[in-house]
Amino acid sequence: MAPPSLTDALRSRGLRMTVQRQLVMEAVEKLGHATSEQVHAEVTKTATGLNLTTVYRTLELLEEIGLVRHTHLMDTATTYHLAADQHIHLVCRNCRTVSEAPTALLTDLATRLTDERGFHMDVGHVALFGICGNCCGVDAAAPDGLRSGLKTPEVSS
Amino acid sequence: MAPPSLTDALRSRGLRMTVQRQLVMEAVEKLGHATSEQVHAEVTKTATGLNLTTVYRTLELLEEIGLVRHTHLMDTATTYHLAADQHIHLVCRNCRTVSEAPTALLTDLATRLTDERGFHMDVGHVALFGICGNCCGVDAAAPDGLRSGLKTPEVSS
DNA sequence: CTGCGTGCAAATTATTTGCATGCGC
DNA sequence: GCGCATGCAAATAATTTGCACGCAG
Repeated sequence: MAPPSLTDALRSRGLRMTVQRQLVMEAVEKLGHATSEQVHAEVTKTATGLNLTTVYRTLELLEEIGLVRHTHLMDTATTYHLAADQHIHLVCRNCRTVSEAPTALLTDLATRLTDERGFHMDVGHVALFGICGNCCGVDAAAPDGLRSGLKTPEVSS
Repeated sequence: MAPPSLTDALRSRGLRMTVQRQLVMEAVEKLGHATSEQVHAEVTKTATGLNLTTVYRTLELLEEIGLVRHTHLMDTATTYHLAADQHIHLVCRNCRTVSEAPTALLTDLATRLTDERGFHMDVGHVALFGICGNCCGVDAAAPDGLRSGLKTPEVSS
């Protein structure tokens, strides 16, 4: 383990390589996308004593040096994932499942936004909410806390 | 003032029409998009004594009955806007400005997600992050707290 | 009159910060 | 050895909850 890339990225910025940073990085790689607490829990499974504060600080640092990115998937909690693993997040409001889709889907949209509005969207930081295939047909009624839900805008055209 | 729609929506659900609910609704209409605290501040300008807790509860309720919606525009704060006023939010990471774009831009994307993945995206709940036209050419260097953000691979110094 | 809605304060959750110690380089 | 990184606890920020009273219906 300990891919040189991490040590490298740290060293090139005058930062130190530590066990904690490696563990956090590995947890993010393993989990795909996770909150600070989930990363902490994952690391704590094997190693003891890693402080939650350190996880917060490390994730922030890893984001600064461009190794991870974050989005707001759940209403309450910042979720981190590998920057190298770019994808759109599709969050189901019903079952809370997070699936991924290629950023290629956003190419047209990104182009139009740039052309029409001068806005350069960050395709690596996108979370789309909705209802996944599983929940859509199967069960329209929310099983739990879900109340409002969709408007289902008339797809007339 | 006091559009019957609000009273209506409340009454039809056995809920009561109150001054506070009207004030919160008006603030959301006026502000376009705002956090609970901003709504509270806005209302407090003219009326005194509206409790922040009530704002939270009212916004939640207004969302339940489908009059407002929320997105996570800033990293720390839920932002509410009129459900009737559907639009995409374009959030500039540099100047923090939030601009709006028609949801029509998402039509193709929504269709593809439905066709290819069975995911029914909620076009009324989209926030895209990036750099706005103003900041893009004008000023690449973040003025304040902004650190990582975009690619900007170089920065050798 | 009846109980929903509100205000207030305290509780939770998510995250940040200050300070002293320890470990990477 | 020097100073960044960590751990710990306390501080903030954002939001929620319990309870008693007042006002809408």
